[in-house]
Amino acid sequence: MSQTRPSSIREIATKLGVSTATVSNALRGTGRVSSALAAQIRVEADRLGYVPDHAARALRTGKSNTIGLLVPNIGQPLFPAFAQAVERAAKRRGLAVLIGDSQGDPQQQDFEIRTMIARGVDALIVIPTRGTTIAPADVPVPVAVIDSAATVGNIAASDHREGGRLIAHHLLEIGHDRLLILAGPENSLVACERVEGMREVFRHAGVEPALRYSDATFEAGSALGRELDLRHFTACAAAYDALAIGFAIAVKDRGCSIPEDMSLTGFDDLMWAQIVSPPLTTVRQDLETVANHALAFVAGETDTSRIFPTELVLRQSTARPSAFAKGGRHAE
Amino acid sequence: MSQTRPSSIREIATKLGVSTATVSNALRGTGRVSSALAAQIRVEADRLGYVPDHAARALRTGKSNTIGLLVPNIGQPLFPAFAQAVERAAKRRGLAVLIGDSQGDPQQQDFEIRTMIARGVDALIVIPTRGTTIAPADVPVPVAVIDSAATVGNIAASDHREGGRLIAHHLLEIGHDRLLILAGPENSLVACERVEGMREVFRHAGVEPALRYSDATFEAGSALGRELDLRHFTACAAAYDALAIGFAIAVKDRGCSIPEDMSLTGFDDLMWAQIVSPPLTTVRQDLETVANHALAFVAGETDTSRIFPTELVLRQSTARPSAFAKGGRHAE
DNA sequence: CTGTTAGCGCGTTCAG
DNA sequence: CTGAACGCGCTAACAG
Repeated sequence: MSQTRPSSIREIATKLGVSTATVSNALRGTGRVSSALAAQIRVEADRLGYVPDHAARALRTGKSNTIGLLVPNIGQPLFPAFAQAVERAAKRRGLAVLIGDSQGDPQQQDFEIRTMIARGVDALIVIPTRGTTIAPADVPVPVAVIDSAATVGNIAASDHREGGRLIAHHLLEIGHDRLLILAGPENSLVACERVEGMREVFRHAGVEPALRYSDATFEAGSALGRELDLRHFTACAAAYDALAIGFAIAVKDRGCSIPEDMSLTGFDDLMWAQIVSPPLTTVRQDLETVANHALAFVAGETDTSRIFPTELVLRQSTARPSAFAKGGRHAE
Repeated sequence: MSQTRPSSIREIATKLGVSTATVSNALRGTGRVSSALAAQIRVEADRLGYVPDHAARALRTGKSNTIGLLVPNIGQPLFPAFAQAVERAAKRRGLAVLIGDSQGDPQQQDFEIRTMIARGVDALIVIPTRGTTIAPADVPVPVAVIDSAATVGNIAASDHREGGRLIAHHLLEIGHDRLLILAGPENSLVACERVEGMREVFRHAGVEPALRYSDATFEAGSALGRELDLRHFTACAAAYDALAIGFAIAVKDRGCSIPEDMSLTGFDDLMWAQIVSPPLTTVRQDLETVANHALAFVAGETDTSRIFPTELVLRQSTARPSAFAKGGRHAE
């Protein structure tokens, strides 16, 4: 389909009657090459459309300028956003990103890690799946784990616990005291942090919320919204937007309207959160900053683990409990 | 961070007192190696945790077993789904996927293509951005363009036009005759195909729908939903789910309820389509099949361009027009 | 200072 | 089954 095959450093060298070493040095600004000659070389390289062979360079230097990013499930809307943030941060450093999807399966995760290592990635950024732990010692390249402050080996994460506190404070502040927490998967440290943050604050206020565990999916939220007895609660705090959104749709079908009959909060500020009706009060992570720190770590620019602040996003899914709702007799 | 550095083919060779060529042959099943020796070699390789150096292999063979996937904007929910489909298809063939995001910018797209070539991808799959054209001749590797039947050089695509027809037939069938089409970007061939499919059918039925162009975003749909005079229409067909969803939220705020006052359709069957209220009647693409054909093409398994069928997904956003709505006097 | 020589890295491949 | 060249860019050691 094309003619543009070769064009190597040797071609430039012979064409200009110099050595390949000089060409290599000129093109990369290393060693000593007179600027006049260097300029000539660059011009010739351009003219020939020379592009260094990546494999050859990688072979010699042992660096592929590629990092692997492992996400638990690219189908869940938070992770494409993460991937984008990582790609932007990587591009700034001249790195390419190989994306792998563990599809929620720890074995698949191991497989992906091995594959990526075999492909010569210089570093890995891993968002672990289902509470697994990656021992960076098992892996011959730097690994940045992005999960939660509670995750062993975590390098960068949002402050999920603080996010939970923000939600809880907000709900208390507007007068809620009978609470349901959709806690997400029991084995997820991220979910656990979020929930613990909420509970801390509630407990401190003498409120003991009810807890329900489930998957972090829309469907699980929807199922809970259909099954639970809503009369006991004035507000529901979900550990994930998807959960909250599924819940919202389901309870709406039962005649429970948000926020009049019940306030509802999510977590993550997915694009959906502003789209659903009513728009969801939630917590936003600063993915860009988290991604950037993870990259700085694997690039060796820092060796500290960092937790980044989150932000409460107030929308229309939360309101003061109505006297009616407080009476515990809303539509059922 | 680790000890597991080397372990090369040579190490195995000396350890077993054979040549590297033999090891290479044994490990890949090529050439003639006695099966006894081959077994021994495999055992030793295992024991040493040998993994072939990807760069060295790529250098020698000229194949990196990596393909590049270029999407217009990974932030738009259809493209992660696409990326997933491509990754699955690639994995079946033992290929890794390098993802690039042109961010809606043709220049960025060119840059990404060059970068990927320089990285030695064996092939490219490109979903073009904003009506651009990629001349495969410019690129020294096979390129599969995924866009629409109307795109020059298109290799795999859904039958967007037929999808448009399905929508239009459905709307006619349930009795709509005053139609608004949210046509998406004027320069998108995909959008154009979808809209033309609809218009064909409407025209044939003597119906001339109104057309509005805009971005393919939620926000654009929302803006249109706020501005347009709804009284003229009994149904609205959007060329993208995002557009439809934005529109739905906006018109709901104006007291227009779907589908009672106005039917609404989308296109793509994003995950959102079933989440919004009411769930959206839309058209589903078979991404898996499209991705698979694109991979088969770049793998040289086929040299034909193919267009794949789409499927109408009926949900609750469409209904027969009410007499009231037909009278053109619904809430405004 | 400027430039060259030569060998390396590692799996593959082909004539022996 | 072996020996040795090969692909291509990098980089010490060396020479002008």
